[in-house]
Amino acid sequence: MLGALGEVFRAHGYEGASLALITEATGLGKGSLYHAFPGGKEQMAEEVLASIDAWFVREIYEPLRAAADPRQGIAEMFRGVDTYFHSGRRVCLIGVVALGSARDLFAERVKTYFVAWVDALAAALRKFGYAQAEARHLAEQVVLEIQGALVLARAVNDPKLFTRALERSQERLLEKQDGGVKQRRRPHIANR
Amino acid sequence: MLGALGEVFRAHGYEGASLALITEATGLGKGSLYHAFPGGKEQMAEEVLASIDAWFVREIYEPLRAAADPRQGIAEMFRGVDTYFHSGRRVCLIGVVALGSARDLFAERVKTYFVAWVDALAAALRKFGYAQAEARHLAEQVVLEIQGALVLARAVNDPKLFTRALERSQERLLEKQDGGVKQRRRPHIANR
DNA sequence: GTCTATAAAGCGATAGAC
DNA sequence: GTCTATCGCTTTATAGAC
Repeated sequence: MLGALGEVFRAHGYEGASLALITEATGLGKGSLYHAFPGGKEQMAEEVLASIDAWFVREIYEPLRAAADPRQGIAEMFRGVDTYFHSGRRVCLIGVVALGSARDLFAERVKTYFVAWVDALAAALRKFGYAQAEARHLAEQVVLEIQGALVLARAVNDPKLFTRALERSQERLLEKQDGGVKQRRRPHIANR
Repeated sequence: MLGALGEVFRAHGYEGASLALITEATGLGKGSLYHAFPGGKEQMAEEVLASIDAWFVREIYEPLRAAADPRQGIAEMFRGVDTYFHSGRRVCLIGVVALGSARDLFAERVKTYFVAWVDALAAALRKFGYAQAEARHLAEQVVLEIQGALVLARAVNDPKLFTRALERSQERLLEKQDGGVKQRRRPHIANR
């Protein structure tokens, strides 16, 4: 249900997703929709964004933090991201909203989605051996690359560009075996 | 004129930019607008996109190709980009369109904008000393980073994130002095 | 809960006076 | 070239039958 709604917003943006398109995609009449979402379209989008946010927290951010081996946790993040975005054929609704004019309506949700992502990844990178400041910059960099790859892949209509970007991003992150020596903050005791 | 139009599309997206908003921003009534753009809103957006494309070709891509010193040309590209995007406070209209539902209408323009950018940057990087394949990948990577940085900076409402990303991107590109030795294809004879 | 009918407003676009 | 008035149509949202 929220899934079908999300696909409509993804395909047409917040303003472009008319109730006519929504009824068509969900198979529900306006009456049913307004029964489920008294707040109308804005509430629909809000709940869709919330469910996406929750999905990422549950499936990506928390495993990333909980992973005993940060290297493996990060690898799983990239796998999860590749799956979620259908290897570059699916766009990021949060990113779409962030760029659109509906951004102000959902500013808080959009912000926390990205902040939580950067935080979780930075935590994993610290565990991997990077110093705090570098971990933050790298995490920011990776999230930004994913968003940019989605934009560019869609713009030139080449999903493989996304997959390639993910691979390069992951390689660059993990190329230091078990953390860079000079950036290392403290010995990491997991996986032993 | 096209500039004012562009800002409306940037702020509200293609579908969100109503003729009411456009008349307000341009100070022209609908009559005047349809006199100038018989094709209506679609033509307005098309001409705006074309003018942006032309601006980048003239101010960014061509100087990048023409620069005798590729290092300097690339540095000027980053400066131009930072200026154009108001140091992260201004969004990329082509990227906005690429993600939105109007993408199909302007698919050709959107694609050539990015392809031309990657091509021009890859040419400069080859001149700088990178091998062809690596130059292409790096160019793609840089353009993608710029788009991603715009998305993320806007999402978390922190323009400095954009500036930081540009700096890191440029540093990584130019860290090999006068081109990486092993990637070098042939001696470069410019600047002598 | 789901539907149809309908309201009120906004949309892109056109016509025609000036 | 710029304006106002207006046309159809679509929009979000509501009302009320079932």
